[in-house]
Amino acid sequence: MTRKENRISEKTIERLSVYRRYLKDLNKKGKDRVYSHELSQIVSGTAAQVRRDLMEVGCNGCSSKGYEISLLIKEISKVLDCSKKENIALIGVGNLGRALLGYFSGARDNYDIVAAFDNDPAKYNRIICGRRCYSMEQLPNMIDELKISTAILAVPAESAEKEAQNLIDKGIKAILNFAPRHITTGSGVFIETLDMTSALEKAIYFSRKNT
Amino acid sequence: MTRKENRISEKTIERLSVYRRYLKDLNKKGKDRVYSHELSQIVSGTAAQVRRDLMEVGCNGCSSKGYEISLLIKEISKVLDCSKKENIALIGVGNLGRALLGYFSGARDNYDIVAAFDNDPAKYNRIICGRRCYSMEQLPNMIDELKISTAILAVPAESAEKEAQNLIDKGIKAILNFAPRHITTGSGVFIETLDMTSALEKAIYFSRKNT
DNA sequence: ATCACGCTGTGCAATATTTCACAACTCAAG
DNA sequence: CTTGAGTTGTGAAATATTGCACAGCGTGAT
Repeated sequence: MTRKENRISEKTIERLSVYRRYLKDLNKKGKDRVYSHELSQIVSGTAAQVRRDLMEVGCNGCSSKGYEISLLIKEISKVLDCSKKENIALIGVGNLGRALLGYFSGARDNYDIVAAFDNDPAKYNRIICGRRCYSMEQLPNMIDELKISTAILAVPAESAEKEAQNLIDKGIKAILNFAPRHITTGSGVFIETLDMTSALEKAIYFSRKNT
Repeated sequence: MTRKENRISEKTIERLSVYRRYLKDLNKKGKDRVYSHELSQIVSGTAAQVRRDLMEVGCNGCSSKGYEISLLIKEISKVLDCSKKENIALIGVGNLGRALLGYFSGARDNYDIVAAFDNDPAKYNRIICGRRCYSMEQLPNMIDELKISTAILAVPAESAEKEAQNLIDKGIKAILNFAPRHITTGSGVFIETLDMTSALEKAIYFSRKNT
């Protein structure tokens, strides 16, 4: 009964994603092994922290030779990725939404924004960065059809809560929210808010405080 | 000697920014007092945490009537804002850079993106969302002239480190980095990376794990 | 005036996260 | 084979962050 009640922390998940991206780079450059202290630099952490993170995915380092990169990528992916490619929906095709379509256009192995949605009829059926824009009414159908469980929310602050609630009602399980409004939900839906405004204000604050 | 060695934590600073934005909204709606438990909802925290945060800015609540909104805004601003308007530089005028110019275009009281920079000569002197785009060579001059100490970095991953180092060399004190690469620096420069890729991968992960 | 209610301020406990530090291991060289 | 340098895995300490719980206070009702 080795029930893995190994709830990996949010911070660790974030770092795993960062490690993997870096490991893929290293792989391309022909490197095949890596030490924990090398990885620690790219997340501004300690080597011990990296080793701890990597233990969560199955602890496959080797003393004195470090970690095998391709194996690490495989193990991290086993944790982060679904077995099949994940379909993502983008809600809100304004400036930011379009930029996000471009940003996430690269060759992603295990997820892809497959459809965009907006309230503006002028945008319906337009194709932006290779993805078609649909009306919000079509959202439920598309969710079912494409088995979408994750959405990116890039709508104005005023409509963020409403749209988020709509997504939740339609069965979305996680939301990456770019609207400057923190979404509250009672349900078990995971909501990550990337608050660019507070991030910038924080940077401004520390630009004065640091040294 | 009441030296305020009161280093406010990063998390608290972020929340203060969120509180303030919400308080300004409330103010516009004509509300003039607020309770800690109301504020706690917008950051998914507890009322106690809010009160603690507010204590950091000068503890001006009042039993049973809550906090006076306009006073709170003033006190939070005293902490977050510089005395004069902060000038921000945007580095990288691609899709994302342009979207950010739009995003930060609203009426911001205490900071503003005043100039954009790019390596692409086709963009020089073009005006985007009201800001002129300059060549990277002009960066040092503009930093001096406009007293810029904070920059937003929206360049491709490949050039992120190089440009970041350039910014640091030129005297920038804080960087809000959107490139999917964690910037390491020995200096006291504050770097906040908004890693949209790892945020999305985290969301995808928890879309499967939650409930 | 008195009382009950609801909120703030905060010591303290609980939790989460990071770092330290060291035994165990691998490899290469002598 | 033995030694030494360098790395991993991890218990335990250290630190950071959050939540609990309650004393104290202002307010409005009686």
